[in-house]
Amino acid sequence: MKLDKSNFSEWYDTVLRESGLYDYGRYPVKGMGVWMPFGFKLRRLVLDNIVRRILDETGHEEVLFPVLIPKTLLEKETEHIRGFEGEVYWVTKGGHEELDIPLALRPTSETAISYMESFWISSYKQLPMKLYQIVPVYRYETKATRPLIRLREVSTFKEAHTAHESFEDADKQCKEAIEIYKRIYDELGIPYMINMRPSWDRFAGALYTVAFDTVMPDGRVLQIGTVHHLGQNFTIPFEVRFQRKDEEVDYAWQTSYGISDRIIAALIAVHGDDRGLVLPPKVAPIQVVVIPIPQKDEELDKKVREVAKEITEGLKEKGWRVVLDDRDDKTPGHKYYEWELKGVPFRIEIGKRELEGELTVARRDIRKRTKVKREELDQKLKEMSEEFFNNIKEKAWEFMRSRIVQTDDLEEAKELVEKRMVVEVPWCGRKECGLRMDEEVGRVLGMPLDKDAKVKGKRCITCGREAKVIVRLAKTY
RNA sequence: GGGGCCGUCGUCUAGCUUGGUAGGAUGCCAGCCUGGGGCGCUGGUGGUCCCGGGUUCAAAUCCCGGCGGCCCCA
Repeated sequence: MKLDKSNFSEWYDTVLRESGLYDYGRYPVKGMGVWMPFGFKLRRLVLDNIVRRILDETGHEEVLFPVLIPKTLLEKETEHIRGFEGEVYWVTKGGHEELDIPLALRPTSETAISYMESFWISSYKQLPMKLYQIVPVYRYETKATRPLIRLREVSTFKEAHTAHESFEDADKQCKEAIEIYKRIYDELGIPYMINMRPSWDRFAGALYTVAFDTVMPDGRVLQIGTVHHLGQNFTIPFEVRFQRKDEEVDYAWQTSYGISDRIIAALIAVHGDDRGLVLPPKVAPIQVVVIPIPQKDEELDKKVREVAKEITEGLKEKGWRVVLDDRDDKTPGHKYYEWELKGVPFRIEIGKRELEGELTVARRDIRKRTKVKREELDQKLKEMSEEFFNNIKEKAWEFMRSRIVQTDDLEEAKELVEKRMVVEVPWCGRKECGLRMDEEVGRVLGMPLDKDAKVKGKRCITCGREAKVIVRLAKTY
């Protein structure tokens, strides 16, 4: 099997399946795939070790809402339903009977949650209320679907929903959400831009939307997280009212923020190489593989296997996720390729040489071997895990930075977007010009929040008026 | 939303133009042989030729419809 990451589309599809992560394109429903055992483990480690841990640490509580939402609820907030109506799956029958009220497979849960919050919230003392759930959501995508990137069944949707006493509190919550997402993506070594989406590209029903975007190996931008200030847009129609300390009754202020399967898509895409996956040790389902090198001499061979087993058990006791590959119908070289495809960070080779001297540990990211004393193995692996992670993280950030460029010229901007670069250009801030850029140059990602976006003395690239801010443009998924 | 390409054992693919026995590689299984980067040999396994309909004595091949995948443009 040959892998070539420069042909990203093919690389991505092949790696997903061949590494045993996700089987896509064979299940007979468009836009729906199957998490295989190895992929499920990775997904669970990312969710449990990173996403859930950080949300729990920051005072969020996990809940679980039904997948079905009655039409009447979904339609309560008019702007919201307008944004989604074209892509909702409807359950209209139960057995042979037509349902009185059609039930939607949730495309997102703002309406369901607001409905219940109207019962739960009555006093400022209950606020803020910070809930989240990790559930599948359904969207009848009309564009081409792609595994983990554009699905009709988004199998993993982490959606947080918070309610607050005031606009300012909700605003502060959005800032917290941004910090949380920084932590999550930093822990995975996934680089990101933070962009304030333009008014015409907000979440349906939001006052503003902030997005996390990353750059995929082919230069296209992938949105990997969003944060919305919902104002009172849902609490008014759903009558989520509470009494303030000053005894006035007000509608609560909400935010919502989500991360989907794309977190895994990005993880795979930004770190992988021509041999397959490269997984950060923290989330790798298998962190270490031990491979005994068979020996002609029977006595020696037995000894090698014994030591391999001891090393494996020793690491297990120390808490490492480790596998002993003692299959004897495969040659060591064959095994190397297999485990490299699966992104196992460390490989310990144990043969004749290791019986006398030090152990051989191979690192997946740089594909180099080092010698490690047996008694120092646990400690060294810890150190190497850190170096490993820092290395792949830095490489990923370097790549993303190299794809972001600036220009003040419309034609040049077009060319750069055509070359799959993210282009930063001065903008007057008027919607008219923004839409024109959207149409003629590239998708408007919005105003950068990860750097100073104010500009002075520059002209808008479309109309020539004085520019107010920088906006980012790119090809997107 | 518009345009294009494609669908054949698990995977990659030949065959389709000109209708007539579905062939290879890889994988998988068994045995032998090997073993520090995909070893080799022998044998075996595996195909509703995406689905439905039509034309025909005969369809993987031609025609129509559908489903699914990929690419480009908006």
